[in-house]
Amino acid sequence: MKNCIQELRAARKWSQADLAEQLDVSRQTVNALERGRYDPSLPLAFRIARLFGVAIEDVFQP
Amino acid sequence: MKNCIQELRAARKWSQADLAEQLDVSRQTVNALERGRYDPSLPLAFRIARLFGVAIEDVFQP
DNA sequence: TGAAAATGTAAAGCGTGCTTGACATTCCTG
DNA sequence: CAGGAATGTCAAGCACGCTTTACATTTTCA
Repeated sequence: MKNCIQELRAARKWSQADLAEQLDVSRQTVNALERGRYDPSLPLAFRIARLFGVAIEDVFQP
Repeated sequence: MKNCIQELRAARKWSQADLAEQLDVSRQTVNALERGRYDPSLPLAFRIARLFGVAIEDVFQP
């Protein structure tokens, strides 16, 4: 499952640590998600989409 | 995280076993999801929404 | 250039998502 | 009413999501 978290984050000029704090996860989790090491849980996927103001389907692509 | 899997399934007159087969998960998983015992993985959430022809946000509510 | 910030990675540990197998209960319907 | 279908639930087991701690590498910029 691909995602464009890095692009959305970069567009806002946030560091991985900035994003992690807003999502209430660790910086390593943000890094792992951006690098495609694993998929987020559904609740985290909701928080991510909500933070960026887009639909889940706009952030993640199967 | 709430969901309306049961309503979507019932509207199609599918049994939990029917749905499980189409989603490629066990019947117990469908039952657990409908009863809110846990949330699905993101890939499974995508399969569920896609099967019902709706957005993930229409099936699951934080 | 050199120091600080940002990013990448690893290991160990905990909780959860999903499995199979089995069994109990409830619901249909012939 | 009887018997099968559908649903609910439990237990054991495996893989993954996320954590903390720690350290290496890359990037940025004064």
